Amino acid sequence: MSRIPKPTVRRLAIYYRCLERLEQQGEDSISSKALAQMVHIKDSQVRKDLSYFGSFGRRGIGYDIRRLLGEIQKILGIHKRWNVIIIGAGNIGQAIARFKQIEKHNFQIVGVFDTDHRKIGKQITPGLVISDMSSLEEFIRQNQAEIAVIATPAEAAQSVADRLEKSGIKGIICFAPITLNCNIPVEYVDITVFFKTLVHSVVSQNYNI
Amino acid sequence: MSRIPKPTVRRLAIYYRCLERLEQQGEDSISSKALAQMVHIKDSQVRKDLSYFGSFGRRGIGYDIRRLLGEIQKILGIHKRWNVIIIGAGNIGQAIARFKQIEKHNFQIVGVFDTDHRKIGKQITPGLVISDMSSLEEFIRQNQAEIAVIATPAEAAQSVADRLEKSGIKGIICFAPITLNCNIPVEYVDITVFFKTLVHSVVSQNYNI
DNA sequence: TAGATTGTTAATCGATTAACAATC
DNA sequence: TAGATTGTTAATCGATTAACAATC
Repeated sequence: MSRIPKPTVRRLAIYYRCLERLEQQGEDSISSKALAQMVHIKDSQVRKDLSYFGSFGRRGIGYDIRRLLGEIQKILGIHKRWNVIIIGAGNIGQAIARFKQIEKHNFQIVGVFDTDHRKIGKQITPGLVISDMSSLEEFIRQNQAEIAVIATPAEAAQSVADRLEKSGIKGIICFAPITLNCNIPVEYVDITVFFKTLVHSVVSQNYNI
Repeated sequence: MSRIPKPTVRRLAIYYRCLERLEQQGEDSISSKALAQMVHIKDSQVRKDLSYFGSFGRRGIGYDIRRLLGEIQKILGIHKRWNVIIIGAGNIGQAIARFKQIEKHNFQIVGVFDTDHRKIGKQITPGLVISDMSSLEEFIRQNQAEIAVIATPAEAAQSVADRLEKSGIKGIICFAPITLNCNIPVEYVDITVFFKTLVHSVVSQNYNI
């Protein structure tokens, strides 16, 4: 449908982060040039990114921070609350469940699931207890969960994804090291890939050129 | 120096992941077409990516999995052990410290640091105890740490990065939501950004088109 | 008015893909 | 030999950047 470059969407989330900080610091407007400097890109990139969605600035003046925060919220779809479930209560699943920043950004963790009976029933945070995977489908419907985090081992990930998709989950964040076959949007986060690409930059010293 | 597209490096790490699984399954060769299908890209992309570094396949046959694993190891720089320290023993810092996959991939967590005196001295895993930030520089030298993970709040991240760079750290994985000013390679991992780009795909349904 | 900064177009740059000769 | 598959070139596609008229 809309032809928005993926890098543009990612940068929008990063502008949002900067604008939040600026607002907190009491600023009320900023130029594309200043914003660009904060994230080490060109000012024309900032303006181009925003121009896909409208004209939010004032020539000669810059952008109103409050206004721009609101616009980016609407563009990204983070003006509303999203209910999130986590599949896999291992190391990563539990860390995400406890991660305060996520809730601060309008993503509410409503459930955590695992197959390990020693984990089921354990409280992760006040009001958040690990549930049995067998109750997954029912839980999704009853709690209107829309986003799921897959934090299972790779072997389990595809069958979990199938169940999620079938139950009406609309998007997946996948921490498992595998490419999923499914028809809803997926964001992949393989922590080990970041380590590997980092050391490639280190050994080839090409990060700056 | 070398002109390797960043996406190529990232994909190399992903091919590596597939090849590991295939090797484990007892396979010993694979074509670019089959590998491409596993990660939902074009086969010419796989061949192009590899061709930046050499000719590792056999026409008519495909790629030897063992051989290709070894070549990618050398390209990425993961054939050697890397010593890693973690700054910030909060939620994310501790999860990374406990994350087995990282050690499996030749990254050894040798130290974890925090400024909170209630945390210092606490054992995270057998042999890994939270240290005081004041011992950072000495520790880096004595343990030949080369890679650092910044898992502090955003406000602390820049000054931590400055100290790391000055102490000879060669690359940084930054979980703090901020763009750092520094002269060594940095990989940014902002978990909330993945959630935000995901919901943009969900609301705009443009993920597939 | 002069200076600053946007929004947008056109030019440039870089990455992906198709195509095919080489070769197993 | 026929079929499969690589390595590489050229064509295409998409994203970034420069430039500048519009306008605050």
